[in-house]
Amino acid sequence: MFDLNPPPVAIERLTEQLKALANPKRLQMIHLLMEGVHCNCELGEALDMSPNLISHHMTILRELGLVEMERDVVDGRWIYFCVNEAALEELNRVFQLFFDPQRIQPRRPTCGPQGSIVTLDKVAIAGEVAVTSA
Amino acid sequence: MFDLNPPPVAIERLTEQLKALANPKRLQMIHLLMEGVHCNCELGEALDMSPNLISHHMTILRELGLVEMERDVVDGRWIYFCVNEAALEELNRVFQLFFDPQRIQPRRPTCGPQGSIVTLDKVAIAGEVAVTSA
DNA sequence: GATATACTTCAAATAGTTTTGAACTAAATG
DNA sequence: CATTTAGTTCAAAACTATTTGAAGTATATC
Repeated sequence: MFDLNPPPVAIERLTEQLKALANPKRLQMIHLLMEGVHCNCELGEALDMSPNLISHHMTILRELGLVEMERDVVDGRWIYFCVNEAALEELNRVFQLFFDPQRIQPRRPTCGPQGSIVTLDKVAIAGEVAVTSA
Repeated sequence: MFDLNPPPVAIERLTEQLKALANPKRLQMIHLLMEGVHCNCELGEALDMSPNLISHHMTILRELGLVEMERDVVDGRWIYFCVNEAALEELNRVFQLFFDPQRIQPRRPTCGPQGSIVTLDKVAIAGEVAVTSA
């Protein structure tokens, strides 16, 4: 059997997005950035992580497009991270499209007793089963 | 620095949910189940995977509460999988709570030149502290 | 221009996930 | 009751992600 209705979003892309989010440290980082701009050292202090680890996780979130970074204009050693609002909105849209509870359809399997309904004198197709054995 | 506003959802729980979803095979399975009940063998045929692998991924989704299974009443060898609509709704609610773009706040870092604003004669941005040097 | 600061990149070690193949269980059928 | 069918569980192999520690870059300060 193959799938008649294709998924409403690209599965591979959604997988990459979910993978990038599926980490407690990165979720905490996102939470902090949603409360406003943070630099590497602030994140490190808040989450008790070394600066290279912050860098690593920020790279993953930046590759996703969800986080952006910017050098300080006055002192270029400092780098500030913030969430990209448009990317966050896109993430919500894609997630809701795929996981929309309204997509749930009634269906009867095409194999097993449910699929090959024979040798039973009563059968109902619509949504539910009605079986009265001989 | 510590975090004043706690996250609107439990980070550890959300991580577990996202981890369970962050896999292309499982997303395809969820998609198929949203189109209606499937048995192990249908999923295996549709996704070109061996039955033990289907079992494994279904266990992960069932532990999440997102998928439920049920034995055939007529022939107990057959097992049907379907998505739990309430769990899907809960998932959407939690996701939207955490990733809500409206949570994004304006904020100035507490360290770096942005944090200790001195030597600049113009300051003050929406909702933030203005510090003018001596 | 040497040194310090803020952050990044790299390589290796550790930890976790996914796949594979075989053994197992539960239920039906002859 | 032996065999077949549908699916699960287990253990090891293959793969991927995370953390660690050291080295490297870019920028600023002395």
